[in-house]
Amino acid sequence: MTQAVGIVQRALKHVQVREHVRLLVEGADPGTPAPSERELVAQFGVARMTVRQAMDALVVEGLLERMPGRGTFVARPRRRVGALTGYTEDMRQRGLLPESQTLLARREQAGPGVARALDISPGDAVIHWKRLRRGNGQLICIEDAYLNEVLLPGFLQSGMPTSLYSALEARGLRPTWAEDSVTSDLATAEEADLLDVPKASAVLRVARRALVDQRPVEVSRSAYRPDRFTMYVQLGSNA
Amino acid sequence: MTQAVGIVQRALKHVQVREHVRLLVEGADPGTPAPSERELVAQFGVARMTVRQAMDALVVEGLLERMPGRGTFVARPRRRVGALTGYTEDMRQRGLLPESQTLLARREQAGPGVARALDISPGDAVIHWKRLRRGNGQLICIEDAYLNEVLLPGFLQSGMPTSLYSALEARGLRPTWAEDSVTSDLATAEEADLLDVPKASAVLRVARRALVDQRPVEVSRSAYRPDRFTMYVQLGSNA
DNA sequence: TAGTGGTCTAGACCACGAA
DNA sequence: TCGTGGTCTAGACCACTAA
Repeated sequence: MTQAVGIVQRALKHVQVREHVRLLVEGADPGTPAPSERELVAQFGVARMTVRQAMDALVVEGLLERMPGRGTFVARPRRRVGALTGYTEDMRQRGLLPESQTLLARREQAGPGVARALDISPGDAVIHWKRLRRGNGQLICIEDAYLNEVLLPGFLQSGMPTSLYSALEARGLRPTWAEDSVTSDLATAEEADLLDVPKASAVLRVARRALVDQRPVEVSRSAYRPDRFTMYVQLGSNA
Repeated sequence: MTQAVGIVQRALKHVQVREHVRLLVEGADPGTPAPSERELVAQFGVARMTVRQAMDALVVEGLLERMPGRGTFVARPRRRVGALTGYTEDMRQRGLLPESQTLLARREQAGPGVARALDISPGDAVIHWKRLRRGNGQLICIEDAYLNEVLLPGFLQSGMPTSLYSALEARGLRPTWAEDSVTSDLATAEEADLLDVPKASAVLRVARRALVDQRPVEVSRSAYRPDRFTMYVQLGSNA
């Protein structure tokens, strides 16, 4: 690349060192030693503080791990904290075959609660999609979702997909983050019927509000059979 | 505290500076200026790199924000993704006064399940701590925790704290991440009695396994009153 | 122009781990 | 013992912001 020289930033030394090391260790097995700090000092003709600045960034990033007295090594990949998936992906991660049966799919006018959650005005068009969901053929949950129709023109006409999140992704609207509210409750008569559980059974209720950047795309309420579904949450940042 | 000098670590300068600044800015409104780096250099008689190391930590932590050419300021709180807190902090974040009543606190031998979760051998010593927990005086949950006794010598004798996580933090054992399993169930007779709910009420069950780096410190099972407690989970990338 | 953070130097001593 | 990362010094020049 010889073009665009004018745009190229002056190459900061710690960035040079950082990217050099990144190329060296990226994809390497956890435990592989990285060059020692003093090696890099010699190699780049730079002060040790500069090398440390470069390595610090990679450590914070989670790529490297320091072991005092021993050296610096490729870290084992960090656990993903709070991956954001929909039901379909969640089931697949559990090794179950996801299935869905649409109970209702239509255009509606948003009520006040849904409007607030979607950050639109009451009466604006929303897509209401209610499904009975299975894993390996067994009833797992009822999901009742509302989508912002403005963001999804022609969604209902395009034939409903199995995975909402895949469909959103295809439109560049894959949620980037979400808030779940989780609680417990007794099943309603309708829920008990649909989920095929005795009346007065406990269900796990999850209300989700999913956003793309700052724009709410989906709000949903799900009722899970607790005997067949446990929600896993990973918390924390490091390690 | 003049005792236990032998245990006190040599006070690292960058830690001194960091904690000094933390006290200055903690709780301050976003945008409040922090002391400039050169001010701190003069005040503590240390090199600027040392001050930068201290400030770097607070920036990574999300407490401060640098603005080149202008200064360093209190950052607006980041959207916390999956913050890892114990009950006490959780209640405080909700604006409720946390209270606890110890139902049981004793040394026990680990059963097979607890041993596996804590990554110790069955029969090894654990601290079993069962509490009834309130928020603003109202019954919220029953928490049944097991701690690895080896990591917490003299814990039971030192007088039980209100906040387990604060106590762990004071010993350098603040959990860095945790796995929660969340489900729904009907209350047992004992739970219904303790939580003062009708029999056959639904409760929210949360099983937690909390680790410091790779070492499990705490495993617990909690049963929440769903009418007074909703669990909030934030998922996905930052923002 | 004065002050800020961003980068960088060329050393130093320490505690720790492995041989 | 030797090499590692952890800490620390006492400066320096730069680009940027605000007065």
